[in-house]
Amino acid sequence: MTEKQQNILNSALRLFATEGVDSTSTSKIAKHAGVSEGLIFRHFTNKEGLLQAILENGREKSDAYFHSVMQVKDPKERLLMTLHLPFVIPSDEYDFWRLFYTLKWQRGPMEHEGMNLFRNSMKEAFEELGYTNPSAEAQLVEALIDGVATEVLLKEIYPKPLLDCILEKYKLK
Amino acid sequence: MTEKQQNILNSALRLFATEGVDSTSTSKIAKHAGVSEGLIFRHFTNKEGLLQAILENGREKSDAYFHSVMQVKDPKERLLMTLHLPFVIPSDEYDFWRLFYTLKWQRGPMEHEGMNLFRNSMKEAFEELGYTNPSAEAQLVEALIDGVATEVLLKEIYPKPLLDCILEKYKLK
DNA sequence: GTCTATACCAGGATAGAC
DNA sequence: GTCTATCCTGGTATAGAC
Repeated sequence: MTEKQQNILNSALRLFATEGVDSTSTSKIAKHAGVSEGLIFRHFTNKEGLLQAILENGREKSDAYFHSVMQVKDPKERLLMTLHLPFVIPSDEYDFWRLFYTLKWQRGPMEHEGMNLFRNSMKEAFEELGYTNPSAEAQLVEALIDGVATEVLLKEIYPKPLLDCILEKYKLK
Repeated sequence: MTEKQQNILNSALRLFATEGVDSTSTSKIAKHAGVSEGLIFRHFTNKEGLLQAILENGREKSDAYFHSVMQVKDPKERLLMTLHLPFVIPSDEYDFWRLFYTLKWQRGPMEHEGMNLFRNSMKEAFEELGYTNPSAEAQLVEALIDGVATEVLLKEIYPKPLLDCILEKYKLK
């Protein structure tokens, strides 16, 4: 992976995330990356290939997240960490997550294996905690995380009070 | 508003919502609507004008929603209706809401006055109900609604159990 | 109000030199 | 690995006839 190759990846992610994949032209990416347009195609075959390379990158990072949460054995602790997720997104990953959420609406669910494992581990946590409907609870947590992550990624928010409200709902406070 | 004009609006909404604004060409819209391409520009000036017409339409409908909820005086009842919102989206408005959420990520917040009023009415409900931090609670409800609406719009879900979980968190069950 | 024809440009992609 | 030059398609938009 040369420096220019990395530049292309970075620029494309930034532009895809902020302006959308379809309205970002390859020439714009090239200019932003300080690179010739042709180079993009040399390295990534086509625009779709570039997008896939970016997604592959991000998937690895996000799986690391999920993995670290799933390793926690205590269900209460695991739920707690899960609810924290939207608030601990590293700011240098904001672009990726913006892109991720955008694509959900255009290219279907963006599912990958790591996410299914995670979903299941949430369900198990609720089972162990004796909740009445663990799988609905897991679905709710997922929706909640997505909603809160959206607020975090798109608006200025004050994390502390919001987090407090959430934890109180799950009697973790 | 002639029939063909309406056809254009319907087709554009469907295509914008499912494939994205930028990757939907005017010629595709024209074919889908059974109309000449030129007609689109006669009626809506340009593609952006077409999009705006669609959004204006949807805004009116959604404001009707919000308005009906805000009229409810009892705070508990109002909160209850609010939490129901994602589950009572008429299926013929799914396209609009899909488009709405997509655009949030590309063109900023999609805010309009009706939404601010609504936000405030939620905050007031939590005040009246004696919650510690009403404005954070309102923000949480908004995130929750968005997250749940996303599930409803993008996945198959079983509304009943999910709703039960939510109501239980707010002691409405 | 509506269609056909067409202008014009921008975007994705390739070829070939260095 | 990288750049320059270029091709070609298809997208937005306009003009003019009916």
